Amino acid sequence: MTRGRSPTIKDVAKVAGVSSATVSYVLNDLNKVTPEVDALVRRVAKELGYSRNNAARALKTGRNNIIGCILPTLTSPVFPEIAQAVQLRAEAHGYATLVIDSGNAPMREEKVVRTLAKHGVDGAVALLHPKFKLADPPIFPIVSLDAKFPGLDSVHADHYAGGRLMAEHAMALGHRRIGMLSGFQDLTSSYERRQGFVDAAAGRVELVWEVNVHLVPQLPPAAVEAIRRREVTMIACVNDLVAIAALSVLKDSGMSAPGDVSVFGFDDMQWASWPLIDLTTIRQPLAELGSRAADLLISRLDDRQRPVEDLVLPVTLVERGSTARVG
Amino acid sequence: MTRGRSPTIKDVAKVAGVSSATVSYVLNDLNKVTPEVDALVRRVAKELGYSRNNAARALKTGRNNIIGCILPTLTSPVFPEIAQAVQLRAEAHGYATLVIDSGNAPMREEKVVRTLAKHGVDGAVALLHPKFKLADPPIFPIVSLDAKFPGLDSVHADHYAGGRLMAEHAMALGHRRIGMLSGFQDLTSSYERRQGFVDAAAGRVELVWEVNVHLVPQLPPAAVEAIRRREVTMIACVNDLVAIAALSVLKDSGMSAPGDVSVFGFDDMQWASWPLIDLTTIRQPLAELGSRAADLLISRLDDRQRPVEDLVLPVTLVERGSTARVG
DNA sequence: TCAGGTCGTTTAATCGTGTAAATAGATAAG
DNA sequence: CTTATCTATTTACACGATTAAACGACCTGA
Repeated sequence: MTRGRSPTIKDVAKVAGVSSATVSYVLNDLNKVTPEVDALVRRVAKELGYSRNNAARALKTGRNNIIGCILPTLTSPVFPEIAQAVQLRAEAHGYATLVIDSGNAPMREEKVVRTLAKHGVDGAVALLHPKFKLADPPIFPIVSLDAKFPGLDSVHADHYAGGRLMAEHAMALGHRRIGMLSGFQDLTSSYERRQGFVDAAAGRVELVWEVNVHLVPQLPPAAVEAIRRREVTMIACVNDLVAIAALSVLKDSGMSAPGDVSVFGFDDMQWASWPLIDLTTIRQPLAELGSRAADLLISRLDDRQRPVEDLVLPVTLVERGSTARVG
Repeated sequence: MTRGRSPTIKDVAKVAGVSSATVSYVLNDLNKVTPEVDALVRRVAKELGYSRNNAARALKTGRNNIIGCILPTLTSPVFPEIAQAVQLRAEAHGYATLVIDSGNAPMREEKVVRTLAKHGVDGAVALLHPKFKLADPPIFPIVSLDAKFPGLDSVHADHYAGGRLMAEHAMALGHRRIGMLSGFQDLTSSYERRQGFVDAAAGRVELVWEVNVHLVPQLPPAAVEAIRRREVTMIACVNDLVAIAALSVLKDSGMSAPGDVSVFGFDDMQWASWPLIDLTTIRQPLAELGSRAADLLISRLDDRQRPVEDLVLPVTLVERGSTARVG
């Protein structure tokens, strides 16, 4: 057992009786060496338990084989699902993933990017606020999650189509009077979801009330009051978290879904399927979102000149117990 | 604007008219230089937008300023809360955090450790299965989360006391016939929770039935049947996720909590407080768990000889709507 | 005045890889 | 047999930082 530090490329070279360059060539799969030498070097490397020093490699090549994954928060059910997928795919490509939350603040996003840069990530997958100003020149390539972003590769669900799906399903169930808990419209995905809904519903359903809410499971007083007025047969929510908040308010007010009012979510996060919640929703393929973003980022790292790509993934309706045919 | 690569320590040195060593001394806060030179160097560094190349530093010093955070999964409400705290604290110490999930399998845990080693983490915070075999000699320092682990620093809640609290509260509410959804006993925390409960309840409540379950929100048939037999006034669960599964079964079976039976969780994960769930539970300080673990790890990185430390954090009872005085 | 001590700064070696360029050895061509 | 052409391998330097050791300037006390 080699006491002290772990073996270096030179140790391997010495034991194998070749030069360190040869070892490097072998271990990087540039096939520049005889099969015998190749086999020998690999055997010795394995025997010594050699493992490449990433810092040295990074120093020499300028690539760290680490990517970042910037999300607004981890304490929400949707984002970890994405993070997990990013990580898994990155690992398959030999990259580690630095998951980091931006705390939802656009100012912090810029700080987070700098932090990641300091730690030498090669690029990042990020869910960015549209107001985010990307540095010029960009510090590292970024793939935008959840929304298009000018100048960046992006991967996102078809929010607009999702909004339409919602409206169509609502109408199919006979709902004509609908209340809406929409997200603040500066967030692209919130905007598109609403727009899809409104376009599809135009002239055929009445939007009785609408309240903009933050994407957290607590509702502002205005929303609570609106729900309690009992003027609508369905509440369409910008996402599942908000839908759950709506369900909570219903329960507190002695009402229930879908008996008194139907509730419609968006995302299909894991918990939406729990019997206690049992939420009808629009499913976006969270895991695929993450893995495709990772793919896109890595392909970008390999070719900086490739034209910007925008990947739109389809959404589907998931019908559960929180919605019902009207009256 | 310096076209091309980003400025190095030498660029700063040249512009400031000093040697690169001086710049290094300044930027590392070893106070070896005159105040004037110090100020000058800092100014120049800022002007050039200099940022230290972490790879080079890591190569020279053998420290990467990255720690790992190994958790069974991110798609569970408890773990991201811990991860977030670890990350925050690590960042305060100048470390980045590589969050990585081990997928709950002890075999994968060892692979994950190797992966982290490859990416050069200096140490890790990890929630390990007791069967995990740590390499000898250890590749890097690890702080064990959630349970003591022989030879490692550890931080965990006082599961045993939590179990006792549960039992005492149950008895205070008059419950005498209790069913238990306990975790598999090879997991230390599951074992201790159960043991605390059993010890405190000994002779005073009847454990009518008990089923070992995995820590996920789906129950095995045996558990479902047990619940449906309606033989108990309270179901004590190994954690909140399982408690929610129990609530689901109740709902599916036309029963409800606390009307037909009280349900008791453990963890106080974020969602336990949602009105829809409203779970009485034992709270473990998740965020503190994470930040203390990060502290412990970093102190270990600074002093490898320090004796192993075992930090036990107190738990508290959180009474909500899923439990009631027995009819 | 000079030996010795302090202090601030520089010189130079080093960390472990990657890789362009040099080299040696073998083969082929003329 | 000489020369050119490959090919497998090695030599040697660079990447950007840290840091021990060398250095020079200044001060101090005898």
